[in-house]
Amino acid sequence: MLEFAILGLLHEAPMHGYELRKRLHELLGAFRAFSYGSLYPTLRRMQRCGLIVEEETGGETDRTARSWGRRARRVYKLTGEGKERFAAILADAGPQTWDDDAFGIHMAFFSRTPAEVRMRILEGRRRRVEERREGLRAALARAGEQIDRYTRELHRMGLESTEREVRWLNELIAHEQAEQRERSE
Amino acid sequence: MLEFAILGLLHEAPMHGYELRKRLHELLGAFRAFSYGSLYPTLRRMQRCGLIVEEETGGETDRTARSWGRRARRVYKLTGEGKERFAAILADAGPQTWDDDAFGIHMAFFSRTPAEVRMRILEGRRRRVEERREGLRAALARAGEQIDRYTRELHRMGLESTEREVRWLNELIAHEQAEQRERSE
DNA sequence: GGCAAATTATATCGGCCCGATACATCCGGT
DNA sequence: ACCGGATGTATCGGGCCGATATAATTTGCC
Repeated sequence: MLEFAILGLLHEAPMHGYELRKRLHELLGAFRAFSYGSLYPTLRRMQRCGLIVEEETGGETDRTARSWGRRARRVYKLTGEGKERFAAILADAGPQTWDDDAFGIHMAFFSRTPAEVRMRILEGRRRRVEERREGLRAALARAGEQIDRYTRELHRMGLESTEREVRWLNELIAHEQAEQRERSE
Repeated sequence: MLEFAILGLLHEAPMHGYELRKRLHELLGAFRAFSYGSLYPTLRRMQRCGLIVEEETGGETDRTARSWGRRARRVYKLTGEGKERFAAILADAGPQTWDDDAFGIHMAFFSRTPAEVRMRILEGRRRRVEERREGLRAALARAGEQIDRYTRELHRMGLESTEREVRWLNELIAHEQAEQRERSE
């Protein structure tokens, strides 16, 4: 997931780790916060795999101006392979795209995602959330009254959240369909 | 976290891994699903640490009846140390207890948690969620109209969820306070 | 009675990610 | 002149996941 997000952000501009993390925060709105303990090793791995390369700025393009020498910053940029990889993930709508984390990140890049892939991700996510909702409904019904008060409260809250998310997804899907109809006119 | 949950469940009765996982599902209502890839290694580790021991049933107490010999089941039960550990975690209300996963699991054991610890966990969680909420509000305000439609939709949904959770927590806290007042009368 | 499918049951492996921790620099305020 | 807070990179141990393998037992069906 982190790899995917990094790939997406580096499409905007070359960046170093610290900046990447801030943009990551903005993009994902703190609903998902990657730590440096993931970020830096991931950057390393991606470099090793040839998805990104370290930019060798002689010093003149350094955004912070006053760049004289003391620069411990590693600025990374995408390689062709990195771009391909990003496009490949964007085109994917498999089951892994509907779990909590992955879904949010995929959605953050929806404007660059093909319309029919967006649709399949949205629908897959809805199915996934509906399953969770049914599980919670069953648990609440099964346990009835004799269940622990706090556990029931927890399940009630979970059920409400899933119900809201399904409604939200329905609206998004409807919007997508409307757009599709417009396009085909 | 898994360790905590296992400790809590084994207080009810000795159990083997598979059963433990089912009870885990019931308890957490699929808002959190631990995999076998976590469960079995954790069980091992806990045994190594002396928190649980493998029950050496000669065969007669095997719940499935018809137990003649072919039993590949490892039934675990708590040790004194295990019980102490559980009590220690129950009595804790530190920052780690307010992140998403931990909070839910702690709450699932609230009926065995001291009232003032419950209170501190609830309030800590509220503070945590409020922070997230403010982050999302800021992001939405900052970006205004020029932000990507999908990202905004994601943030909007996140904001709504955090607002609801804060309201929910307020109710729970009010309920706790009412109980506290009752008790002190 | 017999066979396939689902359930019960345990286990390992590679890999992602987190929290804690450690450094070092640069800038603004006092 | 100094200090705190942001900037910036990095590692380590550990928790958890998904995929995968294996095998016995139960259940459903013909």
